[in-house]
Amino acid sequence: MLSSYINREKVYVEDIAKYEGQKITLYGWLYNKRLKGKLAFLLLRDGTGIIQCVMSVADVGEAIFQRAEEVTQESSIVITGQVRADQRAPGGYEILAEDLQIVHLAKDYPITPKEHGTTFLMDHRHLWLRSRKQNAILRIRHTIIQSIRDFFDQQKFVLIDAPIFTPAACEGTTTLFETDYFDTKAYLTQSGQLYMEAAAMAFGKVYCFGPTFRAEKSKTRRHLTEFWMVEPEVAYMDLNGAMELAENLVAYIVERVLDKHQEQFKVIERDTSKLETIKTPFPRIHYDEAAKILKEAGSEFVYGDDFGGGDETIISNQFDRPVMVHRYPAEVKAFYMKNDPEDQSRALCVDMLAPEGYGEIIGGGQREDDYDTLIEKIKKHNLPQSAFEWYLDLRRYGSVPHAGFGLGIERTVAWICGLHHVRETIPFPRLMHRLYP
RNA sequence: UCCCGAGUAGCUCAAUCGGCAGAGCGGGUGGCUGUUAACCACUAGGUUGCAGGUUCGAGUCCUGCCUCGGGAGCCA
Repeated sequence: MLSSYINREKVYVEDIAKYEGQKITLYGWLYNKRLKGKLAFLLLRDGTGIIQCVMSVADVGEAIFQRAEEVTQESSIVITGQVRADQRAPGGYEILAEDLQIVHLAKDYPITPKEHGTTFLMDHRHLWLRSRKQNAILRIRHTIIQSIRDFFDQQKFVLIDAPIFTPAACEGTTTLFETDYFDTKAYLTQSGQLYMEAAAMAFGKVYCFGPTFRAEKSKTRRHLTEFWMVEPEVAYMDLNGAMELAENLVAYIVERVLDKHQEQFKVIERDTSKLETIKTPFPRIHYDEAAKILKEAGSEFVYGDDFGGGDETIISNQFDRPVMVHRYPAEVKAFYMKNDPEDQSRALCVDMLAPEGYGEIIGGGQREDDYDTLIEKIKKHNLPQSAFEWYLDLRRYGSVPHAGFGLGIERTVAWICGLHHVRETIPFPRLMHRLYP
């Protein structure tokens, strides 16, 4: 019975307005139902939307109506009927049902239309994905990823995939996941950056897009142990170029999402007026200016340190769009950052802080391109030079000024969707205390 | 790793001073032709996270452990 329709072109709920007055068949699941004697209201969900199907016993007869009485939440169903506009229907359209097929009867679906706690929902993440709100968030995530790819592709960047297994750390080793790689140790990547530098020397403008892993024992709303990052890297580009690229990227993402997802923003109750202001240019402030803002706000921030989560919120609250803080003290930044020739104590780096307290969404800067200086920095950071010989080759053979950055997808989604926690921005989050489902 | 907080029905939560373990949702049965997380009536459903201790009596107090949540540091 199923094989007769399983591969056929289907009508989806998101396109329902096009079929007004026509008889159609919808394939999906029962989201919820309300029975009222000889009248049944069935909410059918098909992944693209939810639509109310009205069934009257007088129209379909006792046998079919009995299926409506029996069908349970999240049972898979096929409904045939006429599309009509009706003010009383949520969404403005409904189906006047003529037939209902139950493909599979679900028994005791655990997630009810009432409220649930975080732990319970996270344990049922594989089912929670079916909910209206999670559907909206992950559709917005999809568009964010799509617009990132479009942004770079349109500017003729080449997508170069970075490896997941890496031989050594590019920053601290305490945050690496160690794996057994035959008779040696390998680590899950925490950044594709060093490989992108190699690729930039080969292709000019490149980016990678993939998962990264950090074994930080962090339990905050901004941390995942597995998260996705896009990392562009450009040869013959300096810090200013990186900042321009970063602000153009973020403004483009916001524009695309606002254009496409008004309906999803309504579902997740996101006030989009705070996104309408996100236009270039973004403010650029020196680390010293940021420090001054914190001092005036009475923060316990110590000059010379990196900013804490609360400090980032204080700084970002001064602006109605993301703010870029540049030239941090070189000491708090990674070995590959180039020092500012005008002030050797500063790194040519930039962090972009999202508005509304969402914190750092971008970190990047200009890379050290001088061979001798880089060697010194590797020594100063107590890193094994042997592991970086291939990286040093990039400074031996045609070194040029180059820059790039990394944008964290989940934090960007959390900010754009106005979510409290990054765990809802990825289909199956990996957290310090969660590896299931 | 450190600092807080919470574990009671399938789920969300109550239970006053230490004194009969309860409600809503979900499940079951019946009713209802315009419901909007439908509603109404009835009904089943419990090793109060685990192990000890105090007490006439512990969901409640004490000790240890486990799990989860919030935050810090670190980061995207």
